Amino acid sequence: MPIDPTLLDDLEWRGLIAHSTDRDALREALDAGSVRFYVGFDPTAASLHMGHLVQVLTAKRLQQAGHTPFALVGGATGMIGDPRDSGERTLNSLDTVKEWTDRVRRQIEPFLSFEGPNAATMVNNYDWTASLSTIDFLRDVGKHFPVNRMLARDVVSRRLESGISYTEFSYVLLQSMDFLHLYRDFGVTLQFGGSDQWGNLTAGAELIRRAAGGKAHAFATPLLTKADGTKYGKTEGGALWLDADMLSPYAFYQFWLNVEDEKVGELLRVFTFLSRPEIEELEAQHTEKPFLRIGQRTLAEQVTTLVHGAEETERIKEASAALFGGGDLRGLSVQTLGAALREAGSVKVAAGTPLPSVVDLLVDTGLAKSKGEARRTIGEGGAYLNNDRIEDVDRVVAADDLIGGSWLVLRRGKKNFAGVEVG
RNA sequence: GGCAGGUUGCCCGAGCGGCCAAUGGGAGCGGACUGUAAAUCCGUCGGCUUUGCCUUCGAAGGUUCGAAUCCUUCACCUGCCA
Repeated sequence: MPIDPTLLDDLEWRGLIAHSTDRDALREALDAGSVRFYVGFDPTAASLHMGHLVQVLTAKRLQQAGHTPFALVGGATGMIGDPRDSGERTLNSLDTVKEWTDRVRRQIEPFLSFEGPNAATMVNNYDWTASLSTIDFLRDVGKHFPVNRMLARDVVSRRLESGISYTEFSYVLLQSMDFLHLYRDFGVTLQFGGSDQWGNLTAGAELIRRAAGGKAHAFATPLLTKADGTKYGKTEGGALWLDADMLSPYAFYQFWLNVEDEKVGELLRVFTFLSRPEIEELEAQHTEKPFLRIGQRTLAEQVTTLVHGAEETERIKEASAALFGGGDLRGLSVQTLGAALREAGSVKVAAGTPLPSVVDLLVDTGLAKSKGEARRTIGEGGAYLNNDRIEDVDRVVAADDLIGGSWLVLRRGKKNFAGVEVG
């Protein structure tokens, strides 16, 4: 597989390199041939989210440019926990970590190619860490880590006030050991990760230098933030999960569709494989006519296709068009409407009398968290049945509210839809 | 080890015996305006069988007709002195 010499320029143009070790050395290495690189994912939840997606896609970019991926799942590091500002983590059980590790592995696999001369390899750091003896660990790895420098690391120094366990304090040693292990056994010489990983990345490169006298490279992707500087990747429900069971593909699509104007270009560069001319053209159109939201539409379509596939994305686009079309819902076919509502999220309710109240349905569909909230929403004029605002808090569904004899369209606010299938 | 102070709803932070589900700000949610954007303005913001009831103010006890507010013990945190 030929090496693409424009890779590093492309990554830089996309804004994917927030920090890096010696840039000239990195370029030289990338130009010289297929570089074996690794990126790690700790199983901190049952699914990866938006932040991880940056890394997964970056790995894919590197592979497409001819380099050789080693995707690491942190079966061992997930048992320990990377220190974070919000405080000490709760340890997860071995069973939980194992299950999450498997799920994370399965989420990563579709993005990489496991065939050809630069086929990807999946590794699990549990394999070389679990059986390591404490004595060996302290002698072979620990000896290379001056505590005074560990204490000076940003995350650690911030945590000294609030407290940090020896367990989390030691995390960097494990991750560094991973890099060293992959360097020794597979000739891996490049690691990248999120910018919050920068300290861990450089620690690994340094361990390779100290323990093996080798030369390794690292770079970090930037932390993505919203236009107001706050953290990204949050929806009403929580993180922007990639798992369809934890966040519906419809909600995933809607997230990207609703991205702020000033972020569209940045996100197109980071999260799509569109070429530079394509993205620049989109940005030009977006700047000229932002209200058409061409950037957001393209972004949502591209990213949802990458994560959930083209077929699902088509269905979501049709559903979104139906629900946001502004036309009369009764003008849609029952099939179209039903399909749209199933994408948006729907519940089934047994037919019969009496039909449920709107308050109950708002709770059942998850549009409201409690009956109090449901009542409040109606009182605020934010609840709609079949696109008609509900005025009466005690409103109960009537038989002729049913569209096509079986569907109700419930809406909270401007864009939270849910379907109710009666039957 | 000694002295002083703190722990309040998602977050920050008032309250210091009844009028407290608890001031104010932020986040969130809804409305208006829009482009399913941003900004702005307005409203809302524990739960329920909702003119009332239930559960909340670090934990457990106690005083009192009545406690977030007083007392005791415990846990954790912060300053000052060793």
